Amino acid sequence: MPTRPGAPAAGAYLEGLNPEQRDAVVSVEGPLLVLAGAGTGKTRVLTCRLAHILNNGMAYPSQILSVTFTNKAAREMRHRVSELLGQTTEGLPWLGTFHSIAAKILRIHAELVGLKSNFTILDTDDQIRLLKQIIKAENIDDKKWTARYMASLIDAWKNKGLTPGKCDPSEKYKFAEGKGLIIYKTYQDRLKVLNAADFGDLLLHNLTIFQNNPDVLARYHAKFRYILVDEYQDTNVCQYLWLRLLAQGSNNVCVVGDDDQSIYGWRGAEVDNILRFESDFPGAKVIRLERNYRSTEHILAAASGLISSNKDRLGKTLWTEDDGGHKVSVTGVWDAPAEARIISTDIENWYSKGRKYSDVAILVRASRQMRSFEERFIQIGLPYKVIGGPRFFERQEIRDAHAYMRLLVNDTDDLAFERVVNTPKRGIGATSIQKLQRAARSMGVSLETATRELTKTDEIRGKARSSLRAFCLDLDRWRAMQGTMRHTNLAEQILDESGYTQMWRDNKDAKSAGRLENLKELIQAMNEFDTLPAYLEHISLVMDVDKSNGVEEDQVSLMTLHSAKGLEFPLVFLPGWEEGMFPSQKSMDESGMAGLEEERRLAYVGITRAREQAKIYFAANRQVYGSWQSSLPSRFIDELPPAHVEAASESGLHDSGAVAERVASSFARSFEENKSGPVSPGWQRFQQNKTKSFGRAPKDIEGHAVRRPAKGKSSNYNKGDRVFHQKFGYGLVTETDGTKLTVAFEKAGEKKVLDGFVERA
DNA sequence: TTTATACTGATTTTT
DNA sequence: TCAGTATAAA
Repeated sequence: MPTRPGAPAAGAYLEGLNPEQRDAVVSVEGPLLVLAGAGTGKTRVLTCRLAHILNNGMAYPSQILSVTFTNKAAREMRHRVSELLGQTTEGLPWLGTFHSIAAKILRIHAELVGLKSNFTILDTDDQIRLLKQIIKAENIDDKKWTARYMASLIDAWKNKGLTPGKCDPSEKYKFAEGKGLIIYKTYQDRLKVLNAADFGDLLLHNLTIFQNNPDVLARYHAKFRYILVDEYQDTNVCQYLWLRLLAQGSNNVCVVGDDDQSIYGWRGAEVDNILRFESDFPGAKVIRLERNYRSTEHILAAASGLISSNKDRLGKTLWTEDDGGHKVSVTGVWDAPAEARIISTDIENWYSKGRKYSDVAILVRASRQMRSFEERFIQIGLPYKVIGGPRFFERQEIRDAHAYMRLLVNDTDDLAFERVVNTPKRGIGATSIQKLQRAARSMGVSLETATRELTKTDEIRGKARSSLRAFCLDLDRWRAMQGTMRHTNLAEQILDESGYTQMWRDNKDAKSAGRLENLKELIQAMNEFDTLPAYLEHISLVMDVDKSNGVEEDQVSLMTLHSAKGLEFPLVFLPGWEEGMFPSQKSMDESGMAGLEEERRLAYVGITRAREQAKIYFAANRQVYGSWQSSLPSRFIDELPPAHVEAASESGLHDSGAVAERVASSFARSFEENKSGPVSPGWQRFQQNKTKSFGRAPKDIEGHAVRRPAKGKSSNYNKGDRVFHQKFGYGLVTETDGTKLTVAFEKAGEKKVLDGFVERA
């Protein structure tokens, strides 16, 4: 039995765990489902469990399979386990993301699915390029059946664990003029020829290998004594099948997750996997972690109340010893700029009380909502950072640079060849490329080889021919230099000699300087690897870059609700809670009730990010794709338990109606604000705060109810009343529903508005 | 082959 | 609104 020198006394990591957590840590034999609600110490349990197994010598590090979804989670787990055990987790070779572990297994058995062990992993960009070619070749209307759409179809098939041979043949009539399956098949064939796999293939090929080769599967059965899975509610069918096959060995499979936080259905996650766990793994033990260590009672109660509207749940009751605290607040505002103004003022308040900007997060449903916040923050100089969004390795210049390196390492990487052969512009156009492709196909060789052959003939003439020749000579030269110099230097040289850096230097676009910076950063990143191939393998699976280099800056975080999962902040702002926006109309149109429930889980995730305070906002008007739309408060607001919610205006506090109605009165202040001059109150306030010492800021500086609006209650308007609206002008009331009016505006057409926003005309 | 202009159509995101 | 792409002209 392996005992680690320097490890803490056996069981020390069990200290400070509550009974359920401890149970989850020590119940290592047999299938176990740990239902871990938000903030119940899920990661702690996972890492302690790992430590427990290792420390008691129940398995060697190499006998434990632990899977996560993101590299971040994997890193975190590795880090925390090594902290628990003291310095000794160089091992744990099978701790990683689904994809990285699947890739590792696939490299060992690649030939069983017709690949070589050095296959390349395609990113989405390559995938789309490849599909474009195939769609064009099949003569399908590429406007109706875009490469992007076909890619999502193929992805969906792969997520379900379906190879082309296993797809329901009747489905093929639905897609791409009956050629959907043909495209999938052709695409897979092309990948095989290219010796490449896309992300979906990594898992799917594993599945094929395990299913067709019982001896291989048996090896892994013998190998993995314990299996741990994080975020089980996010697994798709393919991942589920993969896990089930592997778990047949030891049967010691522990999955941790929270059905209430399943928010990735749109990319193939099946909540059903977690709902069905007990029947899938007979004899499974279920442990609920319900004690929450994060949020106050009000926040927890509000979130629990909301999520209880969902039907398909395993059900948990979160509780906390941290009673009281602030109620969840709901505020109505005029429009997005007002929302940003009010929230930024609130953040300044927070800061002026001696709290930090980094305590604060703003969580939006869609990234386009971030705009008004960014504009506002820049205007008043409030420090913020956007989390998520376009990633470093997905930027054009980085992908181009990678393509050069990929081609260098592997002369059969046709996709890389296509990408860089005319980048920068070398006068090699679509027609030349087409000739090359035809030749390559007929000769059964790579594009580069075909190019070398074809430039010997008169098939391609003039500038294209000389450029292609020069390009091949460049490649030869660079390849010869490999091994004589460090790969980072070589990369720099390639980027220079190819004219790639010059291309951006000549480009006058404002972003060009940043691109050159990024290329420098890329060289930095490469420096952490010893060889070019090692670097390339790493980045194909790890698309994120650990940005935690340097000092922690005090900044407000701005991100989508999706990227907030797993994080927590003392103060959380949740703007944009309007019907259509959140819950998203598109989600409901596409997936109906299931879509709505997922949106509700998203709301649940949002609220439970907050430790001390959660503040919800809804705007009465929102600009959608350029035109103004009136909007109604989200149904989620009405679903919040009133006892734990306060309307953020004095006048509405003691009303007994629905939350949305109680908030109606707070419209007034944003209404007034909307008319205030170019120098906003928030700005003035910011100036004051910068110079003065921070006292309690007068509450009405934000333009608090100078004038009282038409009050909440039931509607004061009747059918046929003529009304005036700030944005839509004059109109006639055609219907009333409580405080919601349907008004036929003379210019803007029929709209639904809350009566607080109109006045009698 | 490259560049300028018209058009379209639009969540959420990891690997 | 606005970005990303398809088409036309140079």
